[in-house]
Amino acid sequence: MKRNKKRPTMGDVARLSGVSQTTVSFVINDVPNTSISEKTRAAVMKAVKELGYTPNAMAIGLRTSQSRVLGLVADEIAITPFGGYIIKGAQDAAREHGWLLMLMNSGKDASIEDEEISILLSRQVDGIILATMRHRIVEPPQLLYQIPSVLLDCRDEGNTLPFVVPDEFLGGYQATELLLKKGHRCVGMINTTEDVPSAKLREKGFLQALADYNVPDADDLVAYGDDGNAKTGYDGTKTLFSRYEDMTALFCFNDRVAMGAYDALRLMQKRIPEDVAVIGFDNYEIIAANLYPELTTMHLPLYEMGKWAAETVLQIAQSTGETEATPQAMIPCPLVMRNSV
Amino acid sequence: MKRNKKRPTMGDVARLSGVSQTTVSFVINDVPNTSISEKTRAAVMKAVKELGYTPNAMAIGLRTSQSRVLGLVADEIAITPFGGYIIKGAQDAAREHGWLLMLMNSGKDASIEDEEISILLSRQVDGIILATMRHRIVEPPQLLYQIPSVLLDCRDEGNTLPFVVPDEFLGGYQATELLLKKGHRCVGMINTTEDVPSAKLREKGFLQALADYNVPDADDLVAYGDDGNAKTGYDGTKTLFSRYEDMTALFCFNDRVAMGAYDALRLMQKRIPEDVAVIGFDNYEIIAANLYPELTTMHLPLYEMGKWAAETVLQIAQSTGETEATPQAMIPCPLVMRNSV
DNA sequence: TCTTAAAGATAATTCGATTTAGTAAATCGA
DNA sequence: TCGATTTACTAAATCGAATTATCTTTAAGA
Repeated sequence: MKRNKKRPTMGDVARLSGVSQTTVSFVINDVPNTSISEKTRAAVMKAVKELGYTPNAMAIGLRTSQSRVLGLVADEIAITPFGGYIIKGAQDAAREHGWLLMLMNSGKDASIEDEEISILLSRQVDGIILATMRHRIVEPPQLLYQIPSVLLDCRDEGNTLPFVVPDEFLGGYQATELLLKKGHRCVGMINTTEDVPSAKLREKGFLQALADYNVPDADDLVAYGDDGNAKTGYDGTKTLFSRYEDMTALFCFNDRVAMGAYDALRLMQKRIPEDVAVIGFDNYEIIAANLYPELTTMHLPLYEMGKWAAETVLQIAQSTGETEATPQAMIPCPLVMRNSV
Repeated sequence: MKRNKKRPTMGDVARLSGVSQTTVSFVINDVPNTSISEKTRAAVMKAVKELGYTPNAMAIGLRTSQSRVLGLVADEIAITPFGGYIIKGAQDAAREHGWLLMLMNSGKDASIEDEEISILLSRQVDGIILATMRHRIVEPPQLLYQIPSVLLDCRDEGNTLPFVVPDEFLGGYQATELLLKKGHRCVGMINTTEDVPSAKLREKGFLQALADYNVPDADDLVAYGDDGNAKTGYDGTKTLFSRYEDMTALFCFNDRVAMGAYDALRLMQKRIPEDVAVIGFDNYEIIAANLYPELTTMHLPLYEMGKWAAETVLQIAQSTGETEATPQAMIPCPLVMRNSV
């Protein structure tokens, strides 16, 4: 392990190029309203290159009191399959503007969350994104109000903080609409009974679509399980077909549920999509692309939400103005066509 | 958006408690070899609480030239399902020691990687973890040698840098051994032809186990596809059964391959596990736990690797000693028993 | 030729901590 | 009682940059 010998400072550059430290700073930062001759400028740049000088972010941060770091506080997001897309989205946006991302995983313990936010605060992060996995209503820690912040995949009761969530209703609507447009008239939905906005809203979208297309509204077109796993899909499919044996299309709460539906349909000797069309939600590639036939589904725009969140915090952080409206966004869930419809 | 009014500094605390700034520092950091009376100590703490003082990490960083931040540079890790576990592991370890994690996603562009590392360097990170998804041999950027660093899920040709990888060979061996111990004698493997250590080593483990258990070594017990997806599993299963129609157990390169194998077996009217046992690799819960029957598989210890990596960088960073041996680890892949064997 | 402005560069201060080198008062040993 | 310790605390330097206030020099204008 080579120990790192002290990195060169601005002073070193100044010495080598025979100018003052101030001048070096002016050159490096292209400070407006200063005039530096081409010759000095070149000399400084040469010295910079020669020494391999890079600025010390700590010193800059101390002086300017901004860190160019964004904090991302997440409940279990990171370990959720594809939750990483949120991180990636936020990070890409941050990077584009010259910012970095600092990560914190709180689990779901509120006191840890508070602690983590205050750690980030003491690190002088310029903004915070609070992300949850599974769309829900949260009571945001007070600390968040001290600093530009955005909620991701969740919102607070009064919408006092900017937030970004997927448009679950529209997604549910469009998924159903696709089935209806393909001519299906007896379409069922398999949902979870968990109390989460995604379940409620996707179902609402489903029902609305049925209504708009004049499908005789039968409440028992929805079957429920108590979570969003394969078993729910398996059981739900059986339930629905016991109610309507001529059902020809299924809208599944998510891709895992669809996975269970596949199993049940196969057992019932129904072919997908010839006998029964199936559409999922979330676009968990690892499932959707590996099922046979590949699953048509609605894409959960995690990357896009991450990106929006980061961009928005940065915007707030950089705006000098005080009281702009709190931005909020619902990102649509685009259809991903594969072979199950 | 409330703008954050300046946060209190150590000086403010000193003023309020009527002592010098030095004393405040001593109290807060519990500096050894200093004597502070209980009274002053209490007064300082009171002022700290009253003002809600938290130290400015930038200032500390500048003064001590350590940031208490670890950098994690990953290729596509974050957006890989469960890649998040690596992040979580590293972060948990870092947190335990009072460190934070800074994230960078390079994609696989080497020049970006270099750039990101130097960004991290200029941020004075105390160590860097370079992580790849999919175990492979890398040529680590020179910059890494300037600072404590660890490779994760990859290694360099000469093993000059510390690294941590899963023990693929052992995993392959143990998976196969399980099948053999259950009495299976005609067991096949479905592998990918991609040139990655995981494929090579898992197969090696498979063959070694067969040899150790005196199963007549038939090279054509392995079927290949050109990637690690379901289709490979589907085709591979058909191939293997066309060679040996009495095959009773399958070791799949990974869980996605197993997913395809399930489909093929179902089509061939074989029951799992009664007629054919199936074991996967990776333990992608979202697949493994949602297949029917649930898939028995080898767990890819991502979390553990992340943790080991972070702990090791920190250890290196904190050791004053120069030339310790470069640590390296192969983490075993524990068996996760479900219902497919 | 003298004044003035612009160009080119710099000295000194600052950000908020840590840390070294002290000082003053209290305590101790003989 | 006097010098030596110990206790309790502080002043000032420092880390590496940004930034403000100044200072020269040179060129232009009258």
